[in-house]
Amino acid sequence: MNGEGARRRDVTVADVAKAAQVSKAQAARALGNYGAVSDDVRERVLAAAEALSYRPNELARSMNTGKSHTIGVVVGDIENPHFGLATRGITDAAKKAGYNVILVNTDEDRAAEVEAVRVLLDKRVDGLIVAPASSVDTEHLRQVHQSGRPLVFLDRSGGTLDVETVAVDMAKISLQATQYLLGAGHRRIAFISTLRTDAPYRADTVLDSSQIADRLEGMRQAFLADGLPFPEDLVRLNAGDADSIRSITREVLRGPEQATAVVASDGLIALSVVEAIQELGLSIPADVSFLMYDDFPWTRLTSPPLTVIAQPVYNMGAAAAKALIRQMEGLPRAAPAQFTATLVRRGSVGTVRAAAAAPKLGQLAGEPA
Amino acid sequence: MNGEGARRRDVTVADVAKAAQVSKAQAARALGNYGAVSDDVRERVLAAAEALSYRPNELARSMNTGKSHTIGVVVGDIENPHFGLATRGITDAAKKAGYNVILVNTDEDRAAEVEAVRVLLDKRVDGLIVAPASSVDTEHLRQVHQSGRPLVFLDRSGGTLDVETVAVDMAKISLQATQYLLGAGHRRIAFISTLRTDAPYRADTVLDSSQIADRLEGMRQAFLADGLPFPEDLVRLNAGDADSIRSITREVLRGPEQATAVVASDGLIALSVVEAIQELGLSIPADVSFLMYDDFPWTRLTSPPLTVIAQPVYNMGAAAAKALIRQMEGLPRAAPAQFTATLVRRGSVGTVRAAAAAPKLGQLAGEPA
DNA sequence: CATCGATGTGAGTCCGGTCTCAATCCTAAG
DNA sequence: CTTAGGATTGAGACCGGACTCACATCGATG
Repeated sequence: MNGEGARRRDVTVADVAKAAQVSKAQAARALGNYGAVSDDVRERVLAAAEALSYRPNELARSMNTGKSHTIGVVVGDIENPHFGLATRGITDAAKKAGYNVILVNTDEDRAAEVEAVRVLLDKRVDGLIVAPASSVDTEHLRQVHQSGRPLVFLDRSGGTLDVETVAVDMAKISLQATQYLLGAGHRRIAFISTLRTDAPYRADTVLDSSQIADRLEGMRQAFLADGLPFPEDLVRLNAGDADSIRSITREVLRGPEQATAVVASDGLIALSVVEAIQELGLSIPADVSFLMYDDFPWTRLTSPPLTVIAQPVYNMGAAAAKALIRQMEGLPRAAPAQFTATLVRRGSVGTVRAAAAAPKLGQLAGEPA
Repeated sequence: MNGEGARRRDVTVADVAKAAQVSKAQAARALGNYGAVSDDVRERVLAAAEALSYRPNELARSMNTGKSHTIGVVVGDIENPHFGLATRGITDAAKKAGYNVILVNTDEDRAAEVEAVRVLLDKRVDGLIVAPASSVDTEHLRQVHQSGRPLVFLDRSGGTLDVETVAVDMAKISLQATQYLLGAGHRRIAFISTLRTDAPYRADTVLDSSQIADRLEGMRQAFLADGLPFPEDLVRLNAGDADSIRSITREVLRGPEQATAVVASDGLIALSVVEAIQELGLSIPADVSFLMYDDFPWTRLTSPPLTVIAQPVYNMGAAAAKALIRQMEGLPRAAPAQFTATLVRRGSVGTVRAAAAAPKLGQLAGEPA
């Protein structure tokens, strides 16, 4: 066939037009499928395009349509299965509607998020889905919103911003989960999260993350409803890497006032917490009860299988994309689908009585029966 | 301040130029940081840009520079932690070099991959990283390569295509792992993969995936080296969803000729295999030995912890991105860094029960009994 | 047979930048 | 006091499509 000397620049409408012996305008119309084109011309143009293996330059097309058919997704860390699943939901819904996804990780760093948003805006994405690193410091997102670019929040709210948000009712599920633990006799319940704060947690601490704040609020309410004091000292934020998480776990499980149950804020933390518990020679749930957020397949494989709070992550990602696309197409905001998390009771939560029977670390259960 | 009537179109160089009282060309030079510009002009332009909060339109910029500073990544499924990690490596390296990533999932479907590549090319990505669904049917990738667009393969080779590939030496690690199993007395070793094939596996089957083909080749060599027959009947491909994997697992573990060890081709399969083993009431490694590809954090949490083949997935992703960027910048191909997988011996591989009586094979499995 | 609305069609502008080219300034050398 | 040569500068082309507008064409209507 032809020699494929191919290094040269791409084939353009002009080339196709010339080959089909029509004007550039007509070729563009036939190719772009708009305007009026006679069958004869359309045929010739399409044939010529085929022959030259013409491919439209989406960049050029985007330039004057103003639509890039691309949405930007800003998440904390795609390596985290939670975001992996959510992203899958997003990309699936996006693809179905003819959109592509540019993905950016922020490592939950606000500066990185600001930069990410700016770059995506410069690339003229049609809309943004953001899992905000902070629900408090959201000036950059406010600007996006005000500029009129469609924006949807995932997982966490944007504080006072009136932006469509796809997330589960964390306070509610946290309340339920805590009631479950309280019902099993637990009073000393630890909560471990990587959320960064300036100072140790206190009741009046304003948290950056609406998600964590809501969870703590749910816990607090559960204790309050039962007229019990909320063990603030067992709320441990700033858990960083695996080592840090392990040492925090050891801390809350030691001493006369130790925790009888531990709640891990996400799957990554859960891994280190469980490891630390095993290292201490404690057994779940006999010595310590364990509960974690997010239901990953592997939580069924441990012995005992872990009790978790399952969130419809994939569906939430898909919903976020759909909501965004609706906005981009100028449709009215649909009624916000409220996603609900569910408590999946497997084997990692036991009654406190069982723990009292285990004399492992001295006063393991300093609980007056 | 100013009324922010803001719905209107974006601020352009022309606007900035007017505000700074210079020509569009000069404003562009000052903003784009190229050509010669006097200090005076630069200052005024920059000030004006700041005042108008000008942001360059990357689309327009890409149009005539020909570079979009975007790379396309085509993977099977971002939901799979393997790709999640690899993608993180890619995005990190890309970001460091000033590139963004457009992500597309293919579900290992060739048609989807063809479409993905075409869309990405239309969007004028500067380069592509692809984990090819098939190592055989690669015409679409050959075209990309021939058109001169930088291309790098991840995980799997592209068959006969001379494209830079970042992957571990699967045949080698598979050989080692198999030797390890053989050393523990296993002769009936099952291999389960989701790879789709037209017919059941036979020795001369041509597999779509170089990765799986290499693993099987490694196994075969290990058996051959010991003068043992390779149990082809235990090679089970086409494992689809979780149910299918479980039933396949049951099959290979039943009957007089059942397997004494099972190798899971990836983390997703591993989950279902282990579940099936547990459901059968068999224990690992006493009744069945288990080995899986990819080392995920949770593999340490099961009882016993799982013996795995660890791959430097993150680094491979980063390396793929770096190699691609090198190509895009016209630099010569660097010496291909060969990544090596390692066998992490934890507790899921034990000696074959029948052979367990033989003292000399007693300690082969390592510390966990 | 003249008229009108519905196509078809080509020339040319525009999107928002980059980049070429010729003209203009300046400054130091001759 | 000229003048050569580098630094600045502005006009305008250009990237590759989409889209406006004026100008045919054509069958149907009256």
